[in-house]
Amino acid sequence: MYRIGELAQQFAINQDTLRFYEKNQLLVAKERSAAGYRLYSEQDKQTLSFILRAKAVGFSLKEIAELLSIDLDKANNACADVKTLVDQKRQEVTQKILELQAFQLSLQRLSDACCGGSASALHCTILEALETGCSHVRQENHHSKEQ
Amino acid sequence: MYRIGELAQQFAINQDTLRFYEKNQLLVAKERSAAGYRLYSEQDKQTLSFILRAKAVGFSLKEIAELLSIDLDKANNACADVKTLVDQKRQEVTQKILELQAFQLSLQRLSDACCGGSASALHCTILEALETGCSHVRQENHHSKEQ
DNA sequence: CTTGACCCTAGAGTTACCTCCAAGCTTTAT
DNA sequence: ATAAAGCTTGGAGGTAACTCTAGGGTCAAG
Repeated sequence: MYRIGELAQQFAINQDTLRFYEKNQLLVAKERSAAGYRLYSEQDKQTLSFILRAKAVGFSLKEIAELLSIDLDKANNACADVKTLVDQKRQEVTQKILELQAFQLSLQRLSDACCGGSASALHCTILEALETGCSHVRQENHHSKEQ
Repeated sequence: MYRIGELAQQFAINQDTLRFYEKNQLLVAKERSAAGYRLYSEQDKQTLSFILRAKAVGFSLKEIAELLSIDLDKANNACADVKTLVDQKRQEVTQKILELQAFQLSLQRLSDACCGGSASALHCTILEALETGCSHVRQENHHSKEQ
């Protein structure tokens, strides 16, 4: 069992962030000490790890909550529903990876083209590299996700 | 030359977003019509495409502005500086891709393990899949980037 | 020559995600 | 037994990235 300060430190985040996550039902400490201190289990630690990883790869807290809710009321979710939701997220992730790889390639190209010396960057523009190199990246899907 | 409405429509974004980008020096229309209407060139369109792509893969507007500024005052940037900045971004992107791939694997595992039928999801929890499958994902670096 | 679609600016409002503050208990070390 | 460090709550404040509103010009069609 970890107290809020310990857990926050382990993940290098703010205690307030953990309280915020609790308020928003992302990570609720199931136990409290006699004095009312939050007590986090190993399971909570895993959940937090998941939340932070999902956040790092661009999911909103709302989406993460949705994924976590599968676990919370698992008995009420039909397996097919779960699979559908997960597969949908999986496709989003695949898409993100493709976009990142295209972006990666652009930056690579730019870096390669760059002299790396101390001369002026006249021929080192991001846009030049991107214009020529990345026209194969589809132009739809520019409305980044939801909103 | 495109007017603001045309460009916004082409990229499925809000006109206000374009004005916002201008106010924040991300995309400034170089020309204006006699009446003061913003006129965007093909070059501007490329830039917008870049902005949206970079945003989609998780860069903040501030970071994007930094990358774009290389182009804007290119004569004042030493090539080495450019290369350093770009290579740094490239590493961030590589890191993001690795994280996404780990996440992807977790979801894949979850999907595979899921029966896909109409039974209850008792054995279909995200966390179960993640707990067992992804302990190899490093636990530092959970402080998502800057702030 | 007016109607409706389009554009302008300045500034206020919104959402997501924290982050901080005040006032007050609890626990631990001296 | 008292000070420091840690925890509690409720609520305010902050930043990023939009998004909307008000009040007003512009332009093409009928």
